[in-house]
Amino acid sequence: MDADKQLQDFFLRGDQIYMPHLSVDCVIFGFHDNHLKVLLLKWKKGGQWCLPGGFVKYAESVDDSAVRILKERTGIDNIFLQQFHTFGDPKREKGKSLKVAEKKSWIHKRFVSVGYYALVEYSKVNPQPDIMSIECRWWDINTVPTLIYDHNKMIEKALQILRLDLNDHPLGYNLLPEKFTMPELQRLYETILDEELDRRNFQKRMLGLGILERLKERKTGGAHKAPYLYRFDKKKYDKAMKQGLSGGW
Amino acid sequence: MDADKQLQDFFLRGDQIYMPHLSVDCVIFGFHDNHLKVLLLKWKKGGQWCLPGGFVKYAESVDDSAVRILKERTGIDNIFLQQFHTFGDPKREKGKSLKVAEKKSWIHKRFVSVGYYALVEYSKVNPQPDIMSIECRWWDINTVPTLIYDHNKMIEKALQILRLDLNDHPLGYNLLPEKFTMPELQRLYETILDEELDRRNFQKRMLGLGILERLKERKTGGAHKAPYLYRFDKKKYDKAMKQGLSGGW
DNA sequence: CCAAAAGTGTTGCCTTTACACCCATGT
DNA sequence: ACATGGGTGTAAAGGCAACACTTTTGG
Repeated sequence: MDADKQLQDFFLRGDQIYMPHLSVDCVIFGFHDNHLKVLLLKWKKGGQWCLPGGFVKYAESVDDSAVRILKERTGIDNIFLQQFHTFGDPKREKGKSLKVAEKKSWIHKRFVSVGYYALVEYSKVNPQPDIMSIECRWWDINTVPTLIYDHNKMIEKALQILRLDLNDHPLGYNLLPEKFTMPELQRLYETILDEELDRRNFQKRMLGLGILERLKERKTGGAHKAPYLYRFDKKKYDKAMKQGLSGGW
Repeated sequence: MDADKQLQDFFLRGDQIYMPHLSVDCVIFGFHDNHLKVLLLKWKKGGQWCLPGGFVKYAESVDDSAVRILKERTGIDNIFLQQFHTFGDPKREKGKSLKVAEKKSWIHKRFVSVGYYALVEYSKVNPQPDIMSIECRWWDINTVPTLIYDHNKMIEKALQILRLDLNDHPLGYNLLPEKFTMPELQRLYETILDEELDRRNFQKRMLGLGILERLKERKTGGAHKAPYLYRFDKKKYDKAMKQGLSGGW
C-alpha cells in the first residue's frame, strides 16, 4: 500500500482502530549544543508545524499509546514520559472549520488531547515523520514557529511543568549521554530554567543528591582544564525520582 | 418523565449528547469537624460507592463539564477546581464485563476519565445524588469504602497532588468559612498533610504570606481563651495562588 | 605566560525549627 | 484555682547564596 492509499485508509477507517475524539500529543525535549530542543512535524497539507501526536487504540492504555508514538517518531524505547495535562477546550483546534467537521471523517471531529512530555537523548533520536507529515526535526525551544491548534500552549505548559518537576526530581539521566561533565549538566539545568546558576553551589547540590558517580576519566579534547566525567547511579537515581527530593513541609 | 424513563433514555440516547469513551470524575474535598471529607455517591445498581462523575457534552469543554458536575452534586457555583490526572488504562473499569461492553449501550464501553479535585466549603454543600445513584453523602477520607473501578486510586492520587499543591499555593479559601481562626486553619493543614505542625511556626508562616487579615472580633463560645478571627484578603490570595509561593530555584 | 575554564572551601545570611512564658476562659 | 488552649518572642541550627583562590590547558 503506498502512502496515499495508506492515508486515505487512515481517514476512512481509522475509527475502527482508534477511539474517537481522543488524541495524545507529545512534547519531546532534547538537549544539544547547549540548547533545549523540541521535536516537531511538518504537515503535508498546508506545511504547518505541529507536535508529534497520535491516537489511542481501543484496547491500549493512553500511556502506552504515548510510548508507541514516541517510539515511532524517535526510534527509541524506554523513554522518560510524563503525562502533564489534558486539553479539553472544544475550540482548541482553531484551524478546523465546522463545516469540515460535520462532513468528513472521524479525524475532523473534535479531539480532547492528553499531553505528555518526554525527555530524550538528542543524539540517539532518529526523527521519523508520520503518515500525515513530510518532515520531522528538532527546533530550538526559543525559535519554535507558530504551530497548529493549541500546540504552542502545550509546549508552554509542558515547559512550565518540567521546570516545577525539576525542583524536586533529579533530571538529566534521559537528556544527557551516559557520561557527562558537571558543566554540561549545569548547562542543561540553566537551559531548562532559563537562568544562570552558580558553578560551585550547583556542583555541591548535585553531588549532595548522592546520585552521581565520578569517574576517573576526564573529558579531554576541549581547551582549558579537563573536567571530570560523571555518570548517574541508576539505582539511586530511580529511588530519588520516585520519592521526590524535598518532601515539602 | 419519571426517573426510570430518564435513566433508560440516558442509556439509549446519551451518546447523542455526550462524547463517547470520555468521562470526568471529581474528588470533592470538604473539611468538617477536624476531618477531611470526600463526597461519594451510592449506585442504584449494586449499592457500591463511587466518585461523582459525568460526561462531556459535544460542544462543552472538559473543564466546563467538571464545573457542571460539581454544580449538580453540590449546588455550588464557583468552586475551586483543579485537573490533576487523566486515567487511561483500558482495564481501569475492572467491574465491567467484556460481554456487556460488546452488547450494550455506549455507557458500557471503555472510558478514559479526566480527574479533577475540588475544594468546597462543607456547610454550603447540599449533596444531590445523580441519575444513577440513590445517595450522595460525605465520607471521612480515612474510612472511604472500596469504590468501583479505580476510584480509590483516584482519591489517592488527588490527595497526593493536593499535598504537593499545598507546598506552593495558599489554600483554605475554598475549604473554610469566610471567617475562621488560626487554629482552625492549622487543623485543616494538619488534616490534609496528616502531620502535626507547630502552632507558633505555623502562625508565623501563614501571616508571613501576607494574605490574611486579622479581624477585631474573636471567636466566642468555646472554652478557654478566645482566638482571633481571620479572613483571607482575596486579592492578595488570588495573586499568591497564581504566582505560587516559593518559585523554586 | 596568559586567558579561560574547572576544582575546591569558607563565610555570612536567612529561613526554619525548637522551645518557654504569659494570658484568657470555663469548670 | 486550675486545666486547657491561645498569643507572642527568642535562640540555635541548618541550608543556601555569595564569594576567592588555585590548578590545568591550549594558544
